[in-house]
Amino acid sequence: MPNLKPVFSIEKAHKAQLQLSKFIVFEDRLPKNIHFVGGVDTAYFKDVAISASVVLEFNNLNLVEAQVATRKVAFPYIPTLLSFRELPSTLACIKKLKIMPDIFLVDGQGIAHPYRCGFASHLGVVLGKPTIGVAKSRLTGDIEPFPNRDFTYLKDNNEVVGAALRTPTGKTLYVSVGHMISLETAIKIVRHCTRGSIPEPIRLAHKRATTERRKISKP
DNA sequence: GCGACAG
DNA sequence: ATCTTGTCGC
Repeated sequence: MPNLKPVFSIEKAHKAQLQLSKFIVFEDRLPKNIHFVGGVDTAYFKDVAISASVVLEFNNLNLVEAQVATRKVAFPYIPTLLSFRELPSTLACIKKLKIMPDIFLVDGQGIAHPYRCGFASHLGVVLGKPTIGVAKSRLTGDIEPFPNRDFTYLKDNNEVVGAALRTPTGKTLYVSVGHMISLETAIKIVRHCTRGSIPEPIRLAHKRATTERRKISKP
């Protein structure tokens, strides 16, 4: 058998992200009244990615549906290339949903990425659905001390790429545009969905993925 | 070359 | 992300 050359290089992947970033919509393209909010998260067991997608009613944040999907990971974790690792299993569990939410909250960056195409944006463009990036730590950009608000802009070389939002608990969340939404609306939605240290959609997706993980690890 | 670096 | 028990705090 001839040697199969790697189907990618970090450089090519970055160029692909640069191309993908051109399709990102920074304006609100979601229903005036949001009915359902979605959340996705991924857990791991060895070389298997276990993703979970959940749907909550926007008004009361009650869980109405949850799905899971697993895939062998074909990509290592490389900062800036997270989407290539989590996209397969994430897309799979989203396709199982009977109720398609109006928007998805994704754990990871949106455009707050070196090539303006983090996991949340990549997922949004592929789905053609609104997404918001909600990360627990920063990838790129800097913030200045919090002013008299609960958030401060995240800037990458003077360009606003997102915001650092302080939750009621005191935790800092990095919010950025994923796709089909404005930063202003994204901040409002994340605020609305956050009761503890993390938005409910992501917290529940994380919980569901973790539950599924132990089923696989401890039969 | 050095440091930073989502999950 | 994951490896891990009890423990300090709101």
